[in-house]
Amino acid sequence: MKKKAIINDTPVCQTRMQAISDTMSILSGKWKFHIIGTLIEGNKLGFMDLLREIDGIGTKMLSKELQDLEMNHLVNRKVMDTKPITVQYSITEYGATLAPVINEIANWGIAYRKSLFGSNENK
Amino acid sequence: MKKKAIINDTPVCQTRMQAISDTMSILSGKWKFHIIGTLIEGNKLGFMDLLREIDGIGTKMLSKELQDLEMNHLVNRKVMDTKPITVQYSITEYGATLAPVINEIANWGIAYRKSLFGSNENK
DNA sequence: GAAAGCACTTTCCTTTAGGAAACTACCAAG
DNA sequence: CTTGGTAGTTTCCTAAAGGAAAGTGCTTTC
Repeated sequence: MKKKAIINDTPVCQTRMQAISDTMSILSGKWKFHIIGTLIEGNKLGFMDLLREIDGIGTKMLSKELQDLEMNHLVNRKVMDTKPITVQYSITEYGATLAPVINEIANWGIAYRKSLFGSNENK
Repeated sequence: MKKKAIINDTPVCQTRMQAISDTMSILSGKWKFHIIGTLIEGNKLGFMDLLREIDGIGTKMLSKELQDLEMNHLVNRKVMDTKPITVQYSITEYGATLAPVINEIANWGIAYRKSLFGSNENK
């Protein structure tokens, strides 16, 4: 009898797998978490503000990632009619629900780093 | 006066940003979450088991990702001296601490999908 | 002794991600 | 009328990610 059956192929697992893929495709890339995290901290930031806040990002990436996040309704973009035109980026109500996810990820990273120092693993 | 200062450049934020980068570099790629999730569910799986469990992954990727995870002490690899040689992959104690992270990500993904159906956003 | 299962590795290829630099366009201050 | 700030877009390039297929080596079953 060939092993072709799949063990953890329950509907629950399938849904979870799908959900993980969904989340990670929305938050993929080097910068999305940083952008969202920054917007959760300081609400209402301009393009150049974000460029300064997020160390290392360039204009192309910032622009592209903001568009992605806006399309997925995680970030609001509001053009202000100020003297020199400004744009206000802010997190949406829905985007703010990512806070627990980001917290878990950040906390795990902090704990992981500590665990490396705890063992003789750091090098 | 030039704007050169950075607002969210507090030590706390820097640490969090660092931690997020750490976590995401360890868990980067298309498959790591799926592998870890699968190993948390069904502990002790062989290479071919994982290949069957994780829909779409190929041998090259599975092999490479398992090596990465092993290097980071999230997964154990144990060669059994059975008749046809088998290998048992299992999650480490430390790898298991990723469960809350994965749960948050999965739950957010599920909620996100629901929110798309709730609005007139689905297309 | 051929087929098939286990556990991979290697090669070759395409796609995607991401960065640097230049450019557009508009406005204000000096 | 030049500098500097706003908010981007476009082009060009490299590096990394990832998939398909074939190959390796060993063992057991038919």
